Amino acid sequence: MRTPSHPSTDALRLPEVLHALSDPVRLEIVCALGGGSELACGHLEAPVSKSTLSHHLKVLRDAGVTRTRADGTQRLVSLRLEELEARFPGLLGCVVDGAHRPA
Amino acid sequence: MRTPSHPSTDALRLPEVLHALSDPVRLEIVCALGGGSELACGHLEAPVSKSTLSHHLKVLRDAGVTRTRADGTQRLVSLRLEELEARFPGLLGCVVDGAHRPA
DNA sequence: TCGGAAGTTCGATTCATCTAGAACTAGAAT
DNA sequence: ATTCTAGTTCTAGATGAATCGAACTTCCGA
Repeated sequence: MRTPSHPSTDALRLPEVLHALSDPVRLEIVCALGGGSELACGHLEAPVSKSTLSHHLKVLRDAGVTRTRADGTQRLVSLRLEELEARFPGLLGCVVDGAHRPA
Repeated sequence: MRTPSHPSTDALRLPEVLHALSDPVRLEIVCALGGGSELACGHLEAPVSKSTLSHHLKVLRDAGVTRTRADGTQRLVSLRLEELEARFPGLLGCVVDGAHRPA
């Protein structure tokens, strides 16, 4: 198990990023990572099975929203803050803010 | 044919809004409406059939992104700028900017 | 009143997505 | 080595989404 591949900043596509953020489970994950913290998959609270969580993390990674690196048996996940900010300025901040906002 | 119903500002949900924006055809529509202009369905250029376009406009409307009002045989579509700004500040601007940005 | 124009809705198809369980892989620890 | 832990991948089912053509509804104009 090695660190999986990630798309380059130039390869980030807005529809794909928005789609990745449009699922409630994934949005929750992104919020949990919001502060820039690096978390292991297992420390993410999500109401889904292990395999489904892995799937969602792959969607986020493939869209370029998160980065995953191997650390022993764990995978540490974090947001690609700088790249996203460079490519789509302000977007992630708005989304995280909007998710925290009450209905 | 009357003006269809629209969700209230409070009812707007972020995942639904992001999903509405995550389709290339719909993103193009939103960009075309970006300046605040009010356009008839038929004046929107989209590489899809009339019924598919109607479907996409319904998704945008149901998510609260656009407003549609009847005017004779036409439907005039526009963005719900103020409401979206109140509910998810900055979001629409970031998305439209990001869509216009080159890869 | 009879068409035509502008959209919507319906039905069907095809394709993607979410979901979970089972089997698998890799590293750590005993 | 064996076993445990942490995730991934495979397979499969159920659900949702995008697409189109055809039929329908409204309104406007000849």
